[in-house]
Amino acid sequence: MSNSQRYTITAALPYTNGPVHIGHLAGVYVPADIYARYLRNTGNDVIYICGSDEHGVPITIKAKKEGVSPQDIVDKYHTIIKKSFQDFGISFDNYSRTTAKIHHETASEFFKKLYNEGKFIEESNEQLYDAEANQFLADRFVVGTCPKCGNEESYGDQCESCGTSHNATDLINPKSAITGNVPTTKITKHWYLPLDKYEKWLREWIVEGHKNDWKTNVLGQVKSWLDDGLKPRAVTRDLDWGIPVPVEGADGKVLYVWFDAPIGYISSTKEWAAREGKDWEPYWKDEKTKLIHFIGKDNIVFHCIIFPAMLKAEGSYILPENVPANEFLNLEGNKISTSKNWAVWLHEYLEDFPDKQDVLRYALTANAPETKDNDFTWKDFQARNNNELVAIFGNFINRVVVLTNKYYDGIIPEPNEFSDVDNETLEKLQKFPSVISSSIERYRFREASQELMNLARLGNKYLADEEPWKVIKENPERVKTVLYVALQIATGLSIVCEPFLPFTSAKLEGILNISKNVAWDDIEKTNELIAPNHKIGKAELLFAKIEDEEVQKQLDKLEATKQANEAENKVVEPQKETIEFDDFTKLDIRVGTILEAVKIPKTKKLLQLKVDVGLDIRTIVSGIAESFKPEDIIGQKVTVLVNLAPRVLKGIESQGMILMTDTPDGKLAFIEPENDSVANGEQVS
RNA sequence: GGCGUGGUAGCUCAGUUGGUUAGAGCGUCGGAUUCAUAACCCGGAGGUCUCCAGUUCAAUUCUGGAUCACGCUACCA
Repeated sequence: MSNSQRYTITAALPYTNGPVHIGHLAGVYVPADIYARYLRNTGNDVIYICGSDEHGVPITIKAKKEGVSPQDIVDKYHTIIKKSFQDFGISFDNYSRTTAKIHHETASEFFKKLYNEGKFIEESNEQLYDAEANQFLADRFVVGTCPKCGNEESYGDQCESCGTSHNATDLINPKSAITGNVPTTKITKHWYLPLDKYEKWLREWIVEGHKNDWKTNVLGQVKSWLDDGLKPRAVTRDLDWGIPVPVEGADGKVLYVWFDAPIGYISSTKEWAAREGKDWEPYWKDEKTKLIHFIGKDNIVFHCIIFPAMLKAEGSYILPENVPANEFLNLEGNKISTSKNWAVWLHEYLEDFPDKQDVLRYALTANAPETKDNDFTWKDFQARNNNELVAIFGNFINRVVVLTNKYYDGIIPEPNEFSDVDNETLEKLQKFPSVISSSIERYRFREASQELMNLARLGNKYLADEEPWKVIKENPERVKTVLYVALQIATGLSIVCEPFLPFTSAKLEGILNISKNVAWDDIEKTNELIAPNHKIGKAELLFAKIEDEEVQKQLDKLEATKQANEAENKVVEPQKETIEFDDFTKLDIRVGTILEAVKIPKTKKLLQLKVDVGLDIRTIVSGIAESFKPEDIIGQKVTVLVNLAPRVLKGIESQGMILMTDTPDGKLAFIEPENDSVANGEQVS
């Protein structure tokens, strides 16, 4: 690689509806940080850009729920997120936010340019509007009578009874699903990015052009989208939280959050450039600049299809060189979930494990979800620290420093003639930077982190083989050479570990009493990384062991979360309004037995059942396929509401409803008579 | 249902453009050693490479099917 290549590195903008957790770190921020630090160390012109993503519906919902303004929500999390990134050593050149003025301006300009150049499709249509909720009622927000079959509970976009799809305005007697009010109609206009026009180009650029250098999971996902066929995508929304659509007649409309968010990379770059007195444009418009997006797999479609199409439509921007998306990290066997509080939150980790940023960085890198979902366990975290960082890396450094201080008062000795082993060891040391570089440049960070550890292993083996503590008794001159060589390895480690373990690198430089005077690439060029007669500092442990109790504390914390979640799930729904006995007697509920059960094709949840309800044997469609296998429920006693109006589901008429309840693990359970001899057709009263 | 990605040692993962004994780290067992945070170093055990079928002289590697996990999408709540 030629020197001083320009790189623009972006990390997915964290969404400000919660703090950052280890899943975000392992998937995006740590690998991107390693990459950025590595490129800086090898003399490139790098900007590492990020910021908070603060628009979108979920923020407004959360704000409503907590009775505060959306701005309060995003301020709160932006502050937490920004600080925790900083404390964790994520080396962003700029961390901005999408509520920033510069971002609103940048996104507006971007939209206007595409608008003026006619890159959007403009579509106006009459939509239902709920004045009380102050909201347009699309799709599922409205129910009414189906114009085709007369079903009174058709949704706005489709009637479930007859299966036809229609517009919400076609419904007879529409009602708002939010307030129950009768909606008015209002004309609303939206702008669409015609993705279908970019389909061919995207296929050529990614599926063919990058089939050898992009990750298979990314290529596969992109291909899957393209094969499905792209459709025009609305880039505006009727909402009051976001960036106002900057054209005439767009009052009350904002840019779709996924339109504005990726532009945040650009506005964050502008913010950085203004502060640093630089020109932002080469970082986004110079063909020679390499643009790399680090993201999680959930963002592939936005970074590989929508954002590139936007950039292409705009015309003056470069396209990403690569989009190394990672898979997901699980926590102790379960999916990480912000809403369920099943996570290790970065800001809490930093409090619980002060000065142990590098331990988490290392544990997440060594077990990163690069090719498939992985599991983070505290036991693995502890093992990575105790067996690798402490026992191999820290221990090697400690041995070298202790010996140097003990024999030479901390002054690096002049070596004598090198033995074959010395030369081989020094040659191996020289090869490490390029091996690690190669892994990093292929986005294989876990492999790179293991190579780093192998360098420390090389040092330990060298000491074990040369036994300076023994040789000192017969041949003190030889020991000078041995420690000289060992110190070269220690110095090499301090340089090569920087992208992965920046805090450790700084600490080690302090111990060795050096400051970055050797560059990454110098290791393979020079024979001497640290010179004789230089005085090093006293021994100081780089890493501390993590005891079982500390890990147990974290496990207890998770267990508490689990129990809190279960308790929350037990929250009983409030009692419904009082009904009269007559109301109850209208319900005809009977005991029945399932005689047949078949999965309905092309559905995930539906089973077609034949149930003997005493009166007759009837067909019932029930959405229980995720909880039961058809063959397991034949003969099952059930309770059936038999006089429910028949309803056609997937073309099959369902003549009744099986009564079900939920189990704590989210499955369904039948309601059945405790006494097995109860006959089919017996009434429930 | 369609599509994508993955299923390799107890655990976490490499790898094989098809070819004699399939690798690493951790864990485990044994040895050596004391400069070092009982750490390091050496060695051993441990795998029908998810299953079935096909192509082939030869498959863990290619093809087809099944199955499980995760995701996208459709449908469904």
